[in-house]
Amino acid sequence: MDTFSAIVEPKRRLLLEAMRRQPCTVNTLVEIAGLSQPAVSKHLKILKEANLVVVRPDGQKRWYALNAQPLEEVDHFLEPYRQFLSNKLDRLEQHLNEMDQ
Amino acid sequence: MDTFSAIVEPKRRLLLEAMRRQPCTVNTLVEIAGLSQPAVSKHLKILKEANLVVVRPDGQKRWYALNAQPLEEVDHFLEPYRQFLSNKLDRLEQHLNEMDQ
DNA sequence: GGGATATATAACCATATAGATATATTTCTG
DNA sequence: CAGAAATATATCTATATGGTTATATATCCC
Repeated sequence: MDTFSAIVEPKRRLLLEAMRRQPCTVNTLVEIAGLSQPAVSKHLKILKEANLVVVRPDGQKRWYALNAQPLEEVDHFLEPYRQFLSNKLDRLEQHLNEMDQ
Repeated sequence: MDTFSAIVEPKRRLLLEAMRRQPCTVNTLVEIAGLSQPAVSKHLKILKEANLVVVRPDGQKRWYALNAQPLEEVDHFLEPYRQFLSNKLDRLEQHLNEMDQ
């Protein structure tokens, strides 16, 4: 599963958002997502295959934690489009580009 | 069609990449994508619904041009994850955040 | 050991998606 | 006006996706 496919699903983005704050167990994420436990486990499997989460077993619990590194791929995709955007980061980068010249 | 769904499809990212350089006609994009013409028209329809392209009719031709603005949504999604990344932009932003304090 | 708890997997279903081919529509050109 | 060219739409098909319920597996606790 590639990064783009992994983050296109709104519930998975929600799960990532939750784990951004702190590692979570499956049951916690079930409550947050409002889905059945198997559905959440399925999403987590996809996130794990995309390397967006890492798991630490702890007895019968599993702590799922964010690994944001693959999101760099998305960031790199956006890169060449930033010149068409007008947000803060874009202006920052433009400034940097000007400095580079 | 939301922005994420629009850009998850690799062929659509390829089409966006082509239009990033210059507006293109459908036939040109057919050659670039290596798909049937109806398939490309379908992708373009999706990109148009996502507001990622704009069309300018020109006789029997249609010039499709990039509109990168909706990509800001993706950029905003990435925003809170940047602190977990380690690329150039991230360091830039951290620098900015430090300045803000 | 045995029941409760936490999670994963299997099986199934409905819907969405991406592609193809066939055809319609519009515009150009001789 | 007639045929060619450019694009859009209709229809169909195969596969992927996201959800469910049922069940398996592993661990905790009395």
